[in-house]
Amino acid sequence: MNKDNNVSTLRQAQGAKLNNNMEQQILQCAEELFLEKGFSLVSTTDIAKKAGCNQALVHYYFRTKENLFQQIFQAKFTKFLYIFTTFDDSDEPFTTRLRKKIEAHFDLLIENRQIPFLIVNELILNEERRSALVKNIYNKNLEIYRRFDHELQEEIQKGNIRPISTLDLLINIVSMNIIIFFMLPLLESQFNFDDEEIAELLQQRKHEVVETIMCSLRPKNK
Amino acid sequence: MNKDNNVSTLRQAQGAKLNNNMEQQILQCAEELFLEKGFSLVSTTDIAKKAGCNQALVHYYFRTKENLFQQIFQAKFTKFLYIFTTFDDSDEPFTTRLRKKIEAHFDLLIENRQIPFLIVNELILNEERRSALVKNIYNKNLEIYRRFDHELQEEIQKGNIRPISTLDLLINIVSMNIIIFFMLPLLESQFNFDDEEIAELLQQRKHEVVETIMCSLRPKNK
DNA sequence: AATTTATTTAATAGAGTTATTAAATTGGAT
DNA sequence: ATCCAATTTAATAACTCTATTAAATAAATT
Repeated sequence: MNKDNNVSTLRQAQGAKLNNNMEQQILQCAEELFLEKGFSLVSTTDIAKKAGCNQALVHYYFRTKENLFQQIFQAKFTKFLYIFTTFDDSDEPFTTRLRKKIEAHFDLLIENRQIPFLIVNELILNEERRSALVKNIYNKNLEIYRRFDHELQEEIQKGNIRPISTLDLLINIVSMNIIIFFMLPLLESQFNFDDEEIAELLQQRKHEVVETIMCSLRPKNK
Repeated sequence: MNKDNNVSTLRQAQGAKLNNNMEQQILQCAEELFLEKGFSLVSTTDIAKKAGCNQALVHYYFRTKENLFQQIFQAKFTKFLYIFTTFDDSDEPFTTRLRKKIEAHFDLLIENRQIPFLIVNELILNEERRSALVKNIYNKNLEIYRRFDHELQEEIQKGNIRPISTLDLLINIVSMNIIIFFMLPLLESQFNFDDEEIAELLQQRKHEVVETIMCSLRPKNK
Protein backbone atom coordinates (compact mmCIF):
# COMPACT_ATOMS: atom_id res chain seq x y z
CA MET A 1 0.00 0.00 0.00
CA ASN A 2 3.05 2.20 0.31
CA LYS A 3 4.64 1.87 -3.06
CA ASP A 4 1.86 3.06 -5.32
CA ASN A 5 3.11 3.44 -8.83
CA ASN A 6 1.79 6.91 -9.60
CA VAL A 7 1.29 9.07 -6.59
CA SER A 8 0.51 12.35 -8.31
CA THR A 9 -2.34 10.85 -10.28
CA LEU A 10 -3.75 9.52 -7.06
CA ARG A 11 -3.45 12.93 -5.49
CA GLN A 12 -5.27 14.68 -8.26
CA ALA A 13 -7.99 12.11 -8.14
CA GLN A 14 -8.62 12.73 -4.48
CA GLY A 15 -7.94 16.45 -4.31
CA ALA A 16 -10.44 16.87 -7.11
CA LYS A 17 -12.28 20.18 -7.10
CA LEU A 18 -10.16 21.60 -9.92
CA ASN A 19 -8.77 23.48 -6.99
CA ASN A 20 -5.05 23.47 -7.33
CA ASN A 21 -4.61 25.51 -4.21
CA MET A 22 -3.52 22.78 -1.87
CA GLU A 23 -3.34 25.08 1.11
CA GLN A 24 -7.07 25.75 0.87
CA GLN A 25 -7.71 22.11 0.27
CA ILE A 26 -5.87 21.19 3.44
CA LEU A 27 -7.65 23.86 5.45
CA GLN A 28 -11.01 22.67 4.26
CA CYS A 29 -10.32 19.02 4.88
CA ALA A 30 -8.90 19.80 8.27
CA GLU A 31 -12.02 21.76 9.10
CA GLU A 32 -14.28 18.89 8.20
CA LEU A 33 -12.24 16.42 10.20
CA PHE A 34 -11.80 18.64 13.25
CA LEU A 35 -15.50 19.42 13.32
CA GLU A 36 -16.32 15.77 13.07
CA LYS A 37 -13.86 14.30 15.54
CA GLY A 38 -12.27 17.10 17.53
CA PHE A 39 -8.68 18.13 17.80
CA SER A 40 -7.06 15.12 19.36
CA LEU A 41 -8.72 12.44 17.28
CA VAL A 42 -7.49 13.87 14.01
CA SER A 43 -3.87 13.39 12.96
CA THR A 44 -2.03 15.42 10.38
CA THR A 45 -1.76 12.16 8.50
CA ASP A 46 -5.55 11.92 8.38
CA ILE A 47 -5.75 15.45 7.07
CA ALA A 48 -3.13 14.82 4.42
CA LYS A 49 -4.85 11.65 3.33
CA LYS A 50 -8.17 13.40 2.95
CA ALA A 51 -6.64 16.37 1.17
CA GLY A 52 -4.67 14.05 -1.08
CA CYS A 53 -1.18 15.20 -0.26
CA ASN A 54 1.85 14.21 1.73
CA GLN A 55 1.65 14.56 5.47
CA ALA A 56 4.65 16.86 5.55
CA LEU A 57 2.81 19.36 3.41
CA VAL A 58 0.32 19.99 6.16
CA HIS A 59 3.22 21.08 8.34
CA TYR A 60 4.79 23.03 5.52
CA TYR A 61 1.74 25.26 5.25
CA PHE A 62 0.68 25.46 8.86
CA ARG A 63 3.83 24.47 10.74
CA THR A 64 1.95 22.87 13.61
CA LYS A 65 -1.31 21.05 14.02
CA GLU A 66 -2.24 23.46 16.77
CA ASN A 67 -1.80 26.38 14.38
CA LEU A 68 -4.05 24.84 11.80
CA PHE A 69 -6.67 24.12 14.39
CA GLN A 70 -6.58 27.60 15.86
CA GLN A 71 -7.38 29.19 12.52
CA ILE A 72 -10.39 27.00 12.06
CA PHE A 73 -11.62 27.28 15.60
CA GLN A 74 -11.35 31.04 15.76
CA ALA A 75 -13.39 31.41 12.60
CA LYS A 76 -16.11 29.05 13.75
CA PHE A 77 -16.37 30.53 17.19
CA THR A 78 -16.66 34.05 15.87
CA LYS A 79 -19.42 32.85 13.62
CA PHE A 80 -21.22 31.19 16.49
CA LEU A 81 -21.11 34.34 18.57
CA TYR A 82 -21.99 36.70 15.76
CA ILE A 83 -25.68 36.35 16.39
CA PHE A 84 -25.18 37.18 20.04
CA THR A 85 -23.09 40.14 19.32
CA THR A 86 -25.48 41.94 17.10
CA PHE A 87 -28.36 44.14 18.00
CA ASP A 88 -31.45 44.71 15.95
CA ASP A 89 -32.60 48.25 16.63
CA SER A 90 -35.46 48.34 14.21
CA ASP A 91 -38.69 49.67 15.67
CA GLU A 92 -40.44 46.34 15.85
CA PRO A 93 -41.62 45.34 19.31
CA PHE A 94 -39.13 43.68 21.64
CA THR A 95 -40.72 40.24 21.56
CA THR A 96 -40.73 40.19 17.77
CA ARG A 97 -37.06 41.01 17.66
CA LEU A 98 -36.32 38.44 20.32
CA ARG A 99 -38.16 35.82 18.34
CA LYS A 100 -36.11 36.69 15.28
CA LYS A 101 -32.90 36.52 17.27
CA ILE A 102 -33.71 33.03 18.47
CA GLU A 103 -34.59 31.88 14.97
CA ALA A 104 -31.50 33.43 13.46
CA HIS A 105 -29.31 31.67 16.01
CA PHE A 106 -31.00 28.38 15.32
CA ASP A 107 -30.63 28.86 11.57
CA LEU A 108 -26.95 29.52 12.00
CA LEU A 109 -26.63 26.24 13.85
CA ILE A 110 -28.49 24.45 11.07
CA GLU A 111 -25.85 25.69 8.67
CA ASN A 112 -23.01 24.73 11.03
CA ARG A 113 -24.23 21.67 12.83
CA GLN A 114 -20.94 20.63 14.27
CA ILE A 115 -20.25 23.90 16.03
CA PRO A 116 -21.74 22.79 19.34
CA PHE A 117 -19.41 19.81 19.43
CA LEU A 118 -16.43 21.90 18.60
CA ILE A 119 -17.22 24.31 21.37
CA VAL A 120 -17.79 21.71 24.02
CA ASN A 121 -14.81 19.69 22.99
CA GLU A 122 -12.25 22.36 22.57
CA LEU A 123 -13.36 25.48 24.34
CA ILE A 124 -14.71 23.90 27.45
CA LEU A 125 -12.27 21.03 27.79
CA ASN A 126 -9.21 23.07 26.93
CA GLU A 127 -8.27 25.63 29.54
CA GLU A 128 -5.74 27.42 27.38
CA ARG A 129 -7.93 27.97 24.39
CA ARG A 130 -10.64 29.15 26.74
CA SER A 131 -8.60 31.85 28.41
CA ALA A 132 -7.49 33.30 25.14
CA LEU A 133 -10.95 33.64 23.69
CA VAL A 134 -13.10 34.57 26.64
CA LYS A 135 -11.35 37.79 27.49
CA ASN A 136 -11.40 38.84 23.91
CA ILE A 137 -15.12 38.25 23.59
CA TYR A 138 -16.06 39.57 26.98
CA ASN A 139 -14.65 43.00 26.25
CA LYS A 140 -15.94 43.25 22.74
CA ASN A 141 -19.55 42.47 23.49
CA LEU A 142 -20.23 43.92 26.88
CA GLU A 143 -21.88 46.93 25.32
CA ILE A 144 -24.31 44.89 23.24
CA TYR A 145 -25.13 42.72 26.24
CA ARG A 146 -25.93 45.84 28.25
CA ARG A 147 -28.26 47.19 25.62
CA PHE A 148 -30.14 43.92 25.50
CA ASP A 149 -30.20 43.77 29.27
CA HIS A 150 -31.55 47.28 29.50
CA GLU A 151 -34.34 46.63 27.03
CA LEU A 152 -35.35 43.38 28.64
CA GLN A 153 -35.53 44.78 32.14
CA GLU A 154 -37.55 47.70 30.82
CA GLU A 155 -40.09 45.33 29.34
CA ILE A 156 -40.24 43.52 32.65
CA GLN A 157 -40.87 46.77 34.47
CA LYS A 158 -43.69 47.55 32.09
CA GLY A 159 -45.17 44.19 33.01
CA ASN A 160 -44.95 42.82 29.48
CA ILE A 161 -42.60 40.05 30.50
CA ARG A 162 -42.22 37.83 33.54
CA PRO A 163 -39.23 38.78 35.70
CA ILE A 164 -36.12 36.90 34.65
CA SER A 165 -32.44 37.68 34.65
CA THR A 166 -30.95 38.49 31.28
CA LEU A 167 -28.28 35.87 31.69
CA ASP A 168 -30.80 33.17 32.51
CA LEU A 169 -32.83 34.03 29.46
CA LEU A 170 -29.81 33.92 27.18
CA ILE A 171 -28.70 30.63 28.70
CA ASN A 172 -32.16 29.19 28.18
CA ILE A 173 -32.16 30.17 24.54
CA VAL A 174 -28.70 28.84 23.81
CA SER A 175 -29.26 25.60 25.63
CA MET A 176 -32.53 24.78 23.95
CA ASN A 177 -31.23 25.80 20.56
CA ILE A 178 -28.09 23.79 20.90
CA ILE A 179 -29.33 20.56 22.34
CA ILE A 180 -30.98 19.12 19.28
CA PHE A 181 -27.68 19.26 17.42
CA PHE A 182 -26.11 17.07 20.04
CA MET A 183 -28.86 14.60 19.43
CA LEU A 184 -28.65 14.55 15.65
CA PRO A 185 -26.00 11.82 15.33
CA LEU A 186 -28.19 9.68 17.50
CA LEU A 187 -31.27 10.30 15.41
CA GLU A 188 -29.42 9.76 12.16
CA SER A 189 -27.60 6.58 13.01
CA GLN A 190 -29.94 4.98 15.50
CA PHE A 191 -33.31 5.77 14.06
CA ASN A 192 -32.17 6.09 10.46
CA PHE A 193 -33.69 9.49 9.84
CA ASP A 194 -32.82 10.74 6.38
CA ASP A 195 -31.84 14.29 5.46
CA GLU A 196 -35.35 15.38 4.69
CA GLU A 197 -36.76 14.06 7.93
CA ILE A 198 -33.96 15.75 9.81
CA ALA A 199 -34.63 19.06 8.07
CA GLU A 200 -38.29 18.83 8.97
CA LEU A 201 -37.51 17.89 12.53
CA LEU A 202 -35.16 20.85 12.87
CA GLN A 203 -37.81 23.27 11.67
CA GLN A 204 -40.27 21.84 14.17
CA ARG A 205 -37.74 22.07 16.91
CA LYS A 206 -36.94 25.68 16.08
CA HIS A 207 -40.61 26.50 16.29
CA GLU A 208 -40.92 24.68 19.58
CA VAL A 209 -37.98 26.53 21.12
CA VAL A 210 -39.44 29.89 20.16
CA GLU A 211 -42.78 28.81 21.50
CA THR A 212 -41.33 27.61 24.77
CA ILE A 213 -39.30 30.74 25.33
CA MET A 214 -42.15 33.04 24.43
CA CYS A 215 -44.58 31.18 26.62
CA SER A 216 -42.12 31.15 29.48
CA LEU A 217 -41.86 34.93 29.27
CA ARG A 218 -45.55 35.68 29.59
CA PRO A 219 -46.17 37.65 32.78
CA LYS A 220 -47.71 35.67 35.60
CA ASN A 221 -50.75 37.77 36.38
CA LYS A 222 -53.31 36.39 34.01
CA MET B 1 13.12 10.07 37.78
CA ASN B 2 13.03 6.45 36.75
CA LYS B 3 15.30 4.85 39.26
CA ASP B 4 13.67 5.87 42.50
CA ASN B 5 15.26 4.11 45.39
CA ASN B 6 12.16 2.78 47.07
CA VAL B 7 9.25 2.34 44.76
CA SER B 8 6.87 0.58 47.11
CA THR B 9 7.11 3.35 49.67
CA LEU B 10 6.27 5.80 46.94
CA ARG B 11 3.34 3.70 45.89
CA GLN B 12 1.89 3.52 49.35
CA ALA B 13 2.30 7.23 49.76
CA GLN B 14 0.28 7.94 46.67
CA GLY B 15 -2.22 5.13 46.86
CA ALA B 16 -2.97 6.29 50.38
CA LYS B 17 -6.52 5.55 51.51
CA LEU B 18 -5.41 2.54 53.55
CA ASN B 19 -7.05 0.87 50.64
CA ASN B 20 -4.85 -1.97 49.59
CA ASN B 21 -7.21 -2.99 46.88
CA MET B 22 -5.32 -1.66 43.93
CA GLU B 23 -7.96 -2.74 41.47
CA GLN B 24 -10.46 -0.38 43.06
CA GLN B 25 -7.86 2.32 43.25
CA ILE B 26 -7.20 2.04 39.53
CA LEU B 27 -10.89 2.06 38.71
CA GLN B 28 -11.47 5.16 40.75
CA CYS B 29 -8.50 7.04 39.35
CA ALA B 30 -9.45 6.03 35.84
CA GLU B 31 -12.95 7.32 36.45
CA GLU B 32 -11.72 10.70 37.57
CA LEU B 33 -9.39 11.03 34.63
CA PHE B 34 -11.84 9.80 32.01
CA LEU B 35 -14.52 12.15 33.32
CA GLU B 36 -12.12 15.02 33.24
CA LYS B 37 -10.46 14.50 29.88
CA GLY B 38 -12.38 11.88 27.96
CA PHE B 39 -11.25 8.53 26.66
CA SER B 40 -8.59 9.46 24.18
CA LEU B 41 -6.77 12.05 26.22
CA VAL B 42 -6.06 9.66 29.08
CA SER B 43 -3.35 7.03 28.75
CA THR B 44 -3.03 3.92 30.85
CA THR B 45 0.26 5.43 31.97
CA ASP B 46 -1.63 8.44 33.33
CA ILE B 47 -4.00 6.18 35.18
CA ALA B 48 -1.18 4.12 36.66
CA LYS B 49 0.65 7.23 37.74
CA LYS B 50 -2.40 8.60 39.48
CA ALA B 51 -3.20 5.28 41.12
CA GLY B 52 0.42 4.84 42.14
CA CYS B 53 1.18 1.61 40.40
CA ASN B 54 2.96 0.25 37.39
CA GLN B 55 1.32 0.81 34.02
CA ALA B 56 1.22 -2.91 33.32
CA LEU B 57 -0.98 -3.41 36.34
CA VAL B 58 -3.77 -1.46 34.73
CA HIS B 59 -3.71 -4.00 31.94
CA TYR B 60 -3.35 -6.88 34.35
CA TYR B 61 -6.66 -6.01 35.98
CA PHE B 62 -8.63 -4.71 33.00
CA ARG B 63 -6.74 -6.18 30.06
CA THR B 64 -7.55 -3.25 27.76
CA LYS B 65 -8.11 0.45 28.17
CA GLU B 66 -11.40 0.10 26.32
CA ASN B 67 -12.55 -2.47 28.86
CA LEU B 68 -11.77 -0.22 31.75
CA PHE B 69 -13.55 2.66 30.11
CA GLN B 70 -16.64 0.66 29.29
CA GLN B 71 -17.16 -0.31 32.90
CA ILE B 72 -17.02 3.29 33.99
CA PHE B 73 -19.12 4.64 31.17
CA GLN B 74 -21.86 2.08 31.55
CA ALA B 75 -22.21 2.87 35.23
CA LYS B 76 -22.35 6.61 34.68
CA PHE B 77 -24.78 6.43 31.85
CA THR B 78 -27.15 4.20 33.74
CA LYS B 79 -27.03 6.67 36.57
CA PHE B 80 -27.76 9.55 34.25
CA LEU B 81 -30.78 7.81 32.80
CA TYR B 82 -32.09 6.49 36.08
CA ILE B 83 -34.14 9.59 36.67
CA PHE B 84 -35.72 9.30 33.27
CA THR B 85 -36.53 5.70 33.71
CA THR B 86 -38.46 5.99 36.90
CA PHE B 87 -42.05 6.91 37.42
CA ASP B 88 -43.49 8.52 40.51
CA ASP B 89 -47.02 7.24 40.86
CA SER B 90 -47.86 8.96 44.10
CA ASP B 91 -51.18 10.77 44.07
CA GLU B 92 -49.74 14.26 43.94
CA PRO B 93 -50.82 16.36 40.99
CA PHE B 94 -48.97 15.92 37.71
CA THR B 95 -47.25 19.29 37.76
CA THR B 96 -45.92 18.70 41.26
CA ARG B 97 -44.44 15.41 40.25
CA LEU B 98 -43.02 16.92 37.09
CA ARG B 99 -41.39 19.66 39.12
CA LYS B 100 -39.82 17.05 41.39
CA LYS B 101 -38.59 15.08 38.41
CA ILE B 102 -36.83 18.11 37.01
CA GLU B 103 -35.26 18.91 40.35
CA ALA B 104 -34.16 15.34 40.94
CA HIS B 105 -32.49 15.24 37.56
CA PHE B 106 -30.72 18.49 38.24
CA ASP B 107 -29.58 17.29 41.65
CA LEU B 108 -28.16 14.18 40.10
CA LEU B 109 -26.15 16.32 37.75
CA ILE B 110 -24.90 18.40 40.65
CA GLU B 111 -23.51 15.23 42.17
CA ASN B 112 -22.01 14.10 38.86
CA ARG B 113 -21.01 17.25 37.11
CA GLN B 114 -18.86 15.68 34.49
CA ILE B 115 -21.54 13.36 33.15
CA PRO B 116 -22.68 15.75 30.43
CA PHE B 117 -19.16 15.90 29.05
CA LEU B 118 -18.77 12.18 29.14
CA ILE B 119 -21.98 11.70 27.24
CA VAL B 120 -21.25 14.25 24.57
CA ASN B 121 -17.70 13.09 24.17
CA GLU B 122 -18.13 9.40 24.12
CA LEU B 123 -21.71 8.55 23.37
CA ILE B 124 -22.34 11.09 20.68
CA LEU B 125 -18.92 11.10 19.06
CA ASN B 126 -18.47 7.37 19.17
CA GLU B 127 -20.75 5.46 16.85
CA GLU B 128 -19.94 2.06 18.28
CA ARG B 129 -20.58 2.87 21.90
CA ARG B 130 -23.78 4.55 20.83
CA SER B 131 -25.27 1.60 19.04
CA ALA B 132 -24.60 -0.71 21.91
CA LEU B 133 -26.30 1.43 24.50
CA VAL B 134 -29.20 2.96 22.65
CA LYS B 135 -30.95 -0.28 21.80
CA ASN B 136 -30.54 -1.49 25.31
CA ILE B 137 -32.08 1.62 26.77
CA TYR B 138 -34.76 2.05 24.19
CA ASN B 139 -36.28 -1.31 24.92
CA LYS B 140 -36.01 -1.09 28.65
CA ASN B 141 -37.70 2.25 29.06
CA LEU B 142 -40.34 2.39 26.41
CA GLU B 143 -43.00 1.45 28.91
CA ILE B 144 -42.12 4.25 31.31
CA TYR B 145 -41.98 6.74 28.49
CA ARG B 146 -45.46 5.70 27.41
CA ARG B 147 -46.90 6.15 30.86
CA PHE B 148 -45.44 9.63 31.08
CA ASP B 149 -46.65 10.41 27.59
CA HIS B 150 -50.15 9.23 28.43
CA GLU B 151 -50.35 11.33 31.56
CA LEU B 152 -49.02 14.44 29.88
CA GLN B 153 -51.40 14.26 26.95
CA GLU B 154 -54.27 13.70 29.34
CA GLU B 155 -53.39 16.88 31.20
CA ILE B 156 -53.25 18.70 27.88
CA GLN B 157 -56.69 17.39 26.97
CA LYS B 158 -58.04 18.63 30.27
CA GLY B 159 -56.66 22.03 29.37
CA ASN B 160 -54.29 22.15 32.32
CA ILE B 161 -51.24 22.32 30.10
CA ARG B 162 -50.40 23.95 26.80
CA PRO B 163 -50.16 21.45 23.93
CA ILE B 164 -46.64 20.13 23.54
CA SER B 165 -45.17 16.85 22.39
CA THR B 166 -43.78 14.66 25.13
CA LEU B 167 -40.46 14.39 23.41
CA ASP B 168 -40.11 18.16 23.07
CA LEU B 169 -40.86 18.63 26.74
CA LEU B 170 -38.29 16.04 27.77
CA ILE B 171 -35.72 17.54 25.45
CA ASN B 172 -36.40 20.99 26.87
CA ILE B 173 -35.89 19.77 30.40
CA VAL B 174 -32.69 17.88 29.67
CA SER B 175 -31.19 20.68 27.64
CA MET B 176 -31.83 23.37 30.19
CA ASN B 177 -30.71 21.18 33.05
CA ILE B 178 -27.53 20.16 31.32
CA ILE B 179 -26.30 23.39 29.87
CA ILE B 180 -25.07 25.04 33.04
CA PHE B 181 -22.70 22.16 33.65
CA PHE B 182 -21.07 22.81 30.32
CA MET B 183 -20.56 26.36 31.42
CA LEU B 184 -19.10 25.60 34.84
CA PRO B 185 -15.45 25.30 33.78
CA LEU B 186 -15.82 28.68 32.17
CA LEU B 187 -17.30 30.24 35.26
CA GLU B 188 -14.73 28.65 37.54
CA SER B 189 -11.61 29.44 35.61
CA GLN B 190 -12.58 32.62 33.85
CA PHE B 191 -14.58 34.43 36.46
CA ASN B 192 -12.95 32.79 39.45
CA PHE B 193 -16.14 31.66 41.10
CA ASP B 194 -15.40 29.62 44.21
CA ASP B 195 -17.20 26.47 45.32
CA GLU B 196 -19.73 28.30 47.42
CA GLU B 197 -20.64 30.71 44.69
CA ILE B 198 -20.97 27.85 42.26
CA ALA B 199 -23.24 25.96 44.65
CA GLU B 200 -25.44 29.01 45.05
CA LEU B 201 -25.53 29.62 41.32
CA LEU B 202 -26.55 26.02 40.69
CA GLN B 203 -29.45 26.28 43.10
CA GLN B 204 -30.60 29.45 41.40
CA ARG B 205 -30.30 27.86 38.02
CA LYS B 206 -32.29 24.82 39.12
CA HIS B 207 -35.02 27.09 40.32
CA GLU B 208 -34.98 29.03 37.08
CA VAL B 209 -35.25 25.90 34.95
CA VAL B 210 -38.26 24.70 36.91
CA GLU B 211 -39.79 28.12 36.63
CA THR B 212 -39.19 28.34 32.91
CA ILE B 213 -40.61 24.91 32.21
CA MET B 214 -43.62 25.43 34.42
CA CYS B 215 -44.34 28.82 32.91
CA SER B 216 -43.93 27.46 29.43
CA LEU B 217 -46.55 24.82 30.15
CA ARG B 218 -49.29 27.17 31.25
CA PRO B 219 -52.21 26.92 28.84
CA LYS B 220 -52.57 29.80 26.44
CA ASN B 221 -56.13 30.83 27.13
CA LYS B 222 -55.79 33.17 30.06
C1' DA C 1 17.37 28.05 -21.67
C1' DA C 2 18.94 29.06 -17.07
C1' DT C 3 18.00 30.32 -12.59
C1' DT C 4 15.38 31.19 -8.82
C1' DT C 5 11.33 30.29 -5.99
C1' DA C 6 7.43 27.65 -4.47
C1' DT C 7 5.46 23.31 -3.80
C1' DT C 8 5.62 18.55 -2.67
C1' DT C 9 7.61 14.19 -1.25
C1' DA C 10 10.42 10.42 1.14
C1' DA C 11 12.74 9.45 5.09
C1' DT C 12 13.31 9.65 9.66
C1' DA C 13 14.11 11.34 14.56
C1' DG C 14 12.03 11.31 18.80
C1' DA C 15 8.35 10.92 21.85
C1' DG C 16 4.31 8.57 23.36
C1' DT C 17 0.84 4.85 23.00
C1' DT C 18 -1.20 -0.01 24.22
C1' DA C 19 -0.41 -4.44 25.28
C1' DT C 20 2.35 -8.55 26.41
C1' DT C 21 5.81 -11.31 28.76
C1' DA C 22 8.86 -12.92 32.03
C1' DA C 23 10.66 -12.08 36.26
C1' DA C 24 10.33 -10.36 41.07
C1' DT C 25 7.82 -9.69 45.26
C1' DT C 26 4.39 -10.44 48.69
C1' DG C 27 1.45 -12.85 51.88
C1' DG C 28 -0.77 -16.61 53.33
C1' DA C 29 -1.44 -21.97 53.75
C1' DT C 30 0.90 -26.21 54.63
C1' DA D 1 10.90 -23.11 56.11
C1' DT D 2 8.64 -24.05 51.89
C1' DC D 3 5.55 -23.74 48.46
C1' DC D 4 1.96 -21.48 45.92
C1' DA D 5 -0.92 -18.22 44.07
C1' DA D 6 -1.88 -13.41 43.59
C1' DT D 7 0.06 -9.14 42.86
C1' DT D 8 3.34 -6.03 40.98
C1' DT D 9 7.21 -4.63 38.23
C1' DA D 10 10.81 -4.00 34.41
C1' DA D 11 11.51 -4.51 29.81
C1' DT D 12 10.11 -4.30 25.45
C1' DA D 13 7.54 -5.17 20.92
C1' DA D 14 4.91 -3.00 17.83
C1' DC D 15 2.66 0.47 16.75
C1' DT D 16 1.13 5.86 15.86
C1' DC D 17 1.90 10.58 16.22
C1' DT D 18 4.19 15.30 15.31
C1' DA D 19 7.67 17.72 13.35
C1' DT D 20 11.91 18.35 10.71
C1' DT D 21 15.14 17.81 6.92
C1' DA D 22 16.98 17.15 2.58
C1' DA D 23 15.88 16.08 -1.85
C1' DA D 24 12.79 16.17 -5.92
C1' DT D 25 9.56 18.36 -8.84
C1' DA D 26 6.82 22.19 -10.83
C1' DA D 27 6.19 27.05 -11.88
C1' DA D 28 7.65 31.58 -12.62
C1' DT D 29 11.08 35.01 -13.88
C1' DT D 30 14.78 36.69 -16.18
